[in-house]
Amino acid sequence: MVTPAHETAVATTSRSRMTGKQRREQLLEVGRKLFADKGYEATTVEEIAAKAGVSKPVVYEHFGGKEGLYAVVVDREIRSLLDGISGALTSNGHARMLLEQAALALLDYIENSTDGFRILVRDSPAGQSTGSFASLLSDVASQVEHILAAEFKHQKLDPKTAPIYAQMLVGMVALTGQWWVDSRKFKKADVAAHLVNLAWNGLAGMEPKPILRTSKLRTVS
Amino acid sequence: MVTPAHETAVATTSRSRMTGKQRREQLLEVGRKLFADKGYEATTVEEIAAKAGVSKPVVYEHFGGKEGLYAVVVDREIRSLLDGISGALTSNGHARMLLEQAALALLDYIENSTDGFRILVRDSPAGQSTGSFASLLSDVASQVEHILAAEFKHQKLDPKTAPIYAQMLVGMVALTGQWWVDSRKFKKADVAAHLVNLAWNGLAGMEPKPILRTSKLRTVS
DNA sequence: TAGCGAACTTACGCTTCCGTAGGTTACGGT
DNA sequence: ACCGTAACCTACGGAAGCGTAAGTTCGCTA
Repeated sequence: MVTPAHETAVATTSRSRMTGKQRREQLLEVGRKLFADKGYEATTVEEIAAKAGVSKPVVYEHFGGKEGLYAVVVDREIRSLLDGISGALTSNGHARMLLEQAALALLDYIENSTDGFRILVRDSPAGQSTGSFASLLSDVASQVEHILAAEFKHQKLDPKTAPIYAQMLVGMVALTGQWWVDSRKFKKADVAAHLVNLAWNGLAGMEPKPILRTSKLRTVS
Repeated sequence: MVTPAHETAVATTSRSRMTGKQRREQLLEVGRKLFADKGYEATTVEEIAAKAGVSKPVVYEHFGGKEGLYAVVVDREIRSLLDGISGALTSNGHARMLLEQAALALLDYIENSTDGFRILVRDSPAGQSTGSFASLLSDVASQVEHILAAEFKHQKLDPKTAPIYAQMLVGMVALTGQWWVDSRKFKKADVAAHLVNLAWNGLAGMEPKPILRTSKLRTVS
């Protein structure tokens, strides 16, 4: 399903014995898929094992339990997504470009790792308020906040309000992404262009046909 | 355990027998609180019963089980929130006013029914993709979409892009609300004003000190 | 070709929690 | 003062699922 890379050969099919590392990766893939489809609680260890063609103790051998596996899956996803977005936000250029880049980074991630995104959006095991995605968003928001604060000073706006606007921007982008996961009726570049259009010009000053300023030099990670 | 209060008269405290309706309402309150704090799965029927000062079968008597109770709780919350927002969106006035009203409606709801909001934001029992909140948002988005489509025609913008912008606006408002639940460092009216400011003027044309146009005639339900 | 370690299995204990069967207590009507 | 009914209880059956103990097979290396 994911990773059409390598030939099919690996993972999903392979009967009989694997090396430890292979099995580990395979379990991570299987687990990610299941967690994405059914959520953490509803996914059973046995199910993961079965789908990987092994028996339960193998999972315990590698990850110590369900939470262990989940933790690794989530960690990888967060890293991957955060890398993309932070990369976009810390590059040089006009704020508008950064926004554009960051939006594209999210949409890229969603496109390439839909399952991962679904997991992040769902809830975490212990129901801790640090719900992975929420904390990731506030992390991103914090970066955006600094950028905005600097920008605001140039424009005679109150830098103390930066956190609010940061949240709004992040929320706008994030929930648009979440919506785009399901209804893929629009092209990625168009979504990003409209995103920037609204954020930059507002409803009062929208451009009729917004386009991206960036050449597509994505393809990170 | 909970509520050493007596004076509140209704529900939460009362020892000994209640009438069916009272107990039902009390169980709904207790359940809502627990679901909000711990999520659906992590909340046990026995816990609900205990906190209400009764034993398990009482819950089954009234709601048929955990899902039944949860369904009623969620249904009430959705109704309540949707009423507020739809009311705001279907009133007459400039689009900008509608946005302002709708944002305020959400923030009001969050303020008055924080627990309910937390429940809606969390996941649902069966993990169905119709995750209550998601479907509520797409419901709201659809209303916004119509308003925008009409507006776009007046401004020579493509009405076909209305769904995207609807989603963005909804996402912006919703996630800002979600953030505001936790960090209440800003006043409700300010958040709403900034929300409108960004949505309407965009980052390029922001007003330094945005204020609300609406007299506060909220206080619904 | 013996042996040794990594990969993997079967089988089970144990906890948690849902849901129900069947009995008990209080309160209002007559 | 009786009795019926609505409110409530104790106590259990049973399923689901996590995690582990102890044993087995495969494949590589000497």
